[in-house]
Amino acid sequence: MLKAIKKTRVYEDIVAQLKELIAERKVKPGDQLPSERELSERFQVSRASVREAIRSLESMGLIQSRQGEGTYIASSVETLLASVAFTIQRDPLLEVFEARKILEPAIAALAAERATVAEVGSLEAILNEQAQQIAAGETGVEADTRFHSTLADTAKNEVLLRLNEAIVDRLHETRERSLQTEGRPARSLAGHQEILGAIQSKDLAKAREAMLNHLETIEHTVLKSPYDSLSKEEDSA
Amino acid sequence: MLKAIKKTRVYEDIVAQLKELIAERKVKPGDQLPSERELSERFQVSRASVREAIRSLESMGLIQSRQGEGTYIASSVETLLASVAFTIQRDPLLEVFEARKILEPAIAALAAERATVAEVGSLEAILNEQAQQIAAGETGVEADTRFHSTLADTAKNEVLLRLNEAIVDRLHETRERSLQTEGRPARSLAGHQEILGAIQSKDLAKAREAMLNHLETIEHTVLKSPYDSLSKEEDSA
DNA sequence: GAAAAGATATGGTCTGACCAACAGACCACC
DNA sequence: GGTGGTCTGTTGGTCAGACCATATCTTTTC
Repeated sequence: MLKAIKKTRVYEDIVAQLKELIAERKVKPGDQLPSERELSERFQVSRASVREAIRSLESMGLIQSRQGEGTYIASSVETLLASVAFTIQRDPLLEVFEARKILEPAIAALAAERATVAEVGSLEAILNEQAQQIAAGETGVEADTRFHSTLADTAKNEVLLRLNEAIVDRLHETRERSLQTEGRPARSLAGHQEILGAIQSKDLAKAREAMLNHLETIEHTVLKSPYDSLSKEEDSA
Repeated sequence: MLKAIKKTRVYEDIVAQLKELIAERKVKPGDQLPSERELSERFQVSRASVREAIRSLESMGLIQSRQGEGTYIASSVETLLASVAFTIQRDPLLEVFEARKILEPAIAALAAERATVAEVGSLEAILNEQAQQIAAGETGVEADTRFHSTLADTAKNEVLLRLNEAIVDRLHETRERSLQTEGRPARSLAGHQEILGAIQSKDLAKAREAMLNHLETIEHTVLKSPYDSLSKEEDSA
């Protein structure tokens, strides 16, 4: 396996080095950093690059600079958190599912409470499409995605909608992979139909539960299958 | 009361303007920003300042620049969260509370499950501070905020943490106003103590419920009091 | 038509200059 | 003793202009 050529930008290198100093507690909160001029001399780079590094660290909340005074390690909780986040990294996918299992059942319940006739119709149409695609041997991933997002619309809470978007956006890949498992598309459709049924009968609790089940089935499928392509950079999305 | 003089740095101004463009969706994920040279001309500032702004936005995950190509709006979660934050300030508070009542109880439950001894200690310390501030006649708003965010840390789910941040960040004003109601600070503290108690005894259900109660009390207070000062620009914070 | 060579635009970096603000030393005055 | 000026050196803030590295499009060449 060949490693991708990493072209580090100068400022990134500086950020990394300073970050490490902070994470390792070589410099403590409240400490003053060397002046920009001195840093640029020590690192043998221009002051502009040093400043870009400082801007970056500053917007991460790690340091803070004051004109005429100097640049200081932030005294706040941020530095602690940063160093923690630096070392501990849990499985991101698990976290995403955990978050989904909190948001989406609630959304489903709200949707059950607030769905208009027209919206129920849309959801039905989407499921019909999904059924057709599956019958044609496709995964139906597009309809799948639409079902979830339409549901979020139906909950009629813009804030929740956006939060959900933020999560789901990350999951294109996952979704696709999940649906490629044998028999998965059909089960996904079944899950959706159960949710829609609960919505039609305005049964909040059932909608919530159906969604939770649906997500847990997906989670199970996804986390079981080997996932090689997940740890690569997500910029490709 | 005299206000501290605020000195805006050039790059901060640029960051603010670009951030707004992104938040308002005037530029969409994937879009290309004008070149650094063009931006520096349009803003009438040096290219160095533009670059510092870009570095800042980049480390927030909002944009991404590639040599020889250009600078692009990132398609990442952060962009969406930025627009969440933007949405929130103009959406009915009701929606925000609805979202909070979904997220935070879940966070409290997770925190109850996962809190380490040290984290419980931190939470205790925060509540002590809050108690002292209240005893001194202050609102204790700062400790209040810290309690909620530390709790989110304790839940040990970065995704949830971010989602919560996106909501809570814009609620300083609301929080402050809520706490200015007679007797409110003390009740808020009591709510926090109950939550912490549930966490100490690792009682998930109780933690969830205590948080829900806490939020409902706040919601009640906030929505009852007249809120005139909510729609003004938030830069003053 | 395809490959090679060039032109152009973009981000990345550097230099050296000047401005603005702060801290500390010093002084002058009451 | 304390108050307020003033000076000075250090530090961050900003700028203009130059050059490098790379990606993309255009033109040339075969």
